[in-house]
Amino acid sequence: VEKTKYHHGDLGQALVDAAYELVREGGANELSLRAVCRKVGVTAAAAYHHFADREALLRAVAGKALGDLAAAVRDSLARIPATAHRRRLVGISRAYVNWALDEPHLFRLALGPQRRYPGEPVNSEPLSQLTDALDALLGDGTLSPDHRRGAGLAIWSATHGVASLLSDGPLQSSGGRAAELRMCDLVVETVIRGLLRD
Amino acid sequence: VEKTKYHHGDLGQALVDAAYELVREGGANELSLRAVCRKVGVTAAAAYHHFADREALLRAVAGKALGDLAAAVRDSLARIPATAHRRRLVGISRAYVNWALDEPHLFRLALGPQRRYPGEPVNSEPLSQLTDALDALLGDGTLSPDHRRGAGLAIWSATHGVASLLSDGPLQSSGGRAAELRMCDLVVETVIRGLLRD
DNA sequence: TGTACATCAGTGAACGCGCGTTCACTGATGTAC
DNA sequence: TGTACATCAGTGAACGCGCGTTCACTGATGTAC
Repeated sequence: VEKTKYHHGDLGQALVDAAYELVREGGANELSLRAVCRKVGVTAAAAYHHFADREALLRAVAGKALGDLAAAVRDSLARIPATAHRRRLVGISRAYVNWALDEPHLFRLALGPQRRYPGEPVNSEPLSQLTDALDALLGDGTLSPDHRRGAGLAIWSATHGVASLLSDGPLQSSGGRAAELRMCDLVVETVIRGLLRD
Repeated sequence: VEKTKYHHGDLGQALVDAAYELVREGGANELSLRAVCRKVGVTAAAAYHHFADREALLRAVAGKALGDLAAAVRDSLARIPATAHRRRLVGISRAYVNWALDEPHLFRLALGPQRRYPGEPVNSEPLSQLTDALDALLGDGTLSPDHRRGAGLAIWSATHGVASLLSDGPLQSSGGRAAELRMCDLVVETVIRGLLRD
């Protein structure tokens, strides 16, 4: 993108990117529209050609953040054999927790208090990744059909719980990444054990 | 407390109470020192005789909120026979989730991003309630000692996860309280099953 | 291909706002004699 | 019991600030003829 242009080219995207970076560093609460525009090198009023207000920009950033979490999970799955169903399940949790620990502010924005409209397009990729992995476990007979129904929620809850407690919450900075991932494993293994065929 | 007094009596406590109520209604982000003082009927500057700054007041409110969660759990336990170990465990989760759903803003303040000093007095009552319940399960031979170590974290994570996802998060307003509590049960039952399994 | 003109995406100045915090002050309280 | 005085917990005014948003504007872009 050329610097000398009066018209920016894709200011909307540039604002989202800058805002994303600022949220990453300081959290959504500290995010000001003016700071974002300053960072992009543009007048504050210019933002209003692309977003209705500050909230709308924040919504866009939240969407991007959620997409990035999904991508992190996807990348991690790509490195685990498609047949290793159980390892894939654990891999999802680990990637989720890892991302939450790497990017606590983005994590809060994406999965904390929701800022969606009534008319809400939810990015359901994280959940569908889980769903697929569980269906695989079901398919090979490891997972009891009785437990399939609530399995997604159980694993998601447990994973989200460790992630929150460790990244931001009362268990913050609990002994380094290795220890944290061990906690993650421990929790998700317990849940999986509870889902297996008896 | 008399209204006509120049000196308030216990302004510190009154500020915490007012702030608590305002957070309850609007969340910690919207909380302003000035609004708290207005509510109490006192000049903004007066607050500085009791709290170093806005953050210090918020810390006090967070402490009170955490205490209230612990009390809710305690009350719920009081209504479940001391010998019904497993029901007591489920009861803890339900009370936790119920409180999170009743008071999403207070829940976020107490268990979301921590605002403690380096020199940190953590209220550990929620965790110790869990610990006691698990020890009971261990004592009567239901829970395998192998699983005792990670059991607290597993249940706390799962419980905290459902609570967050439902109260504030992407699963917000998922079909009414009864359905939400069923989800809670489902999740925690899965974890318990995983803890009991050999 | 060249020109007129509508549209679009910026500018820059201004608005009003409520906020956190500070300061010198004063009224009330309680203690020592 | 009464009074002097230090201490404490308020007041009220002021500070500087950055913010979100609006407005009339203007420079650049692209399309119709």
